Amino acid sequence: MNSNIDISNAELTILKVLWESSPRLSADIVIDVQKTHDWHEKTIKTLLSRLVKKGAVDFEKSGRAYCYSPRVNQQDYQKRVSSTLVDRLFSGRLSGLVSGFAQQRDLSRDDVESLKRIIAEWEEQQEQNND
Amino acid sequence: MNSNIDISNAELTILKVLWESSPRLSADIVIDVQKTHDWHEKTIKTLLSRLVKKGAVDFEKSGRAYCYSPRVNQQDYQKRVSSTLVDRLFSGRLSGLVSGFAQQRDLSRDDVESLKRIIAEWEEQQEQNND
DNA sequence: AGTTAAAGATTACAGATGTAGTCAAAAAAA
DNA sequence: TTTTTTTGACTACATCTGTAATCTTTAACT
Repeated sequence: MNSNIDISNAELTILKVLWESSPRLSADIVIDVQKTHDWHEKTIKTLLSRLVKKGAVDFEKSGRAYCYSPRVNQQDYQKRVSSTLVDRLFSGRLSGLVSGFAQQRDLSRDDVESLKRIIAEWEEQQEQNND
Repeated sequence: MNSNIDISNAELTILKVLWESSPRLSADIVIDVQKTHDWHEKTIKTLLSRLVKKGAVDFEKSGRAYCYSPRVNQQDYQKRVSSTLVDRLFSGRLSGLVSGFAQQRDLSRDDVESLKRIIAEWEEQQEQNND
């Protein structure tokens, strides 16, 4: 039921600005993308078109211009892509990925605090389901 | 200093069997890959050649045949790819990825136990560095 | 020694991707 | 109203990828 759309790297950049705020006119999107990427306006428009063709982005007319919105949900997309990565690179074990970070001393105290909170919440949830 | 080689999906499949055991002759690799993928022998050989050309795999002659070995380290590769993903999708916050799993109730008890152990080890390490 | 079979090298080819340029229509400006 | 600009549509093109087929060399078999 999830939308299994393949989104390329460049396309993802566009989608990300749409996730931040939408709907938006392409001119606006172009400006926003160009804050971080030195891409030609035409390039950005092409990427928008491809996203529309793939069904990842939607638009409605607003005068001569189009007003674009993401059609794929950010959380769903994140989860799908990260699950795929964990499956392919770590045989499905999330801890494999995390321990990679830990071993390279690439875990910050903030990360650890967040992880602890996530675990605590998970355990609460478990108890509730177990009553 | 890490080898920033781009490895495609199909190529990764080949690399994975080399990480399991190497060096190996291509005939052997073909058999192993075909246990999980219905790929033509020629396809697998092509992927091997591309990996060699990219510098991700190395070989030495063994009679008429070549004996292949991975040239990229598995841990390094895993870390590089997962860091890239965390950066692109979660603004660099690993906890963003993990909480995605937690929210979809996709964290197993094993995962949680592993995460706790990773955290405990990380904290021990911290103390040692802080003494 | 001649023939066959197997290995790597080279070639093929369509679809995806990065990165625009050109065209046509319509809106805005002069 | 004529001209210019802006927008989306369509076209372009090299490289990467998936997926082999063909060519060439050399080892192995007869």
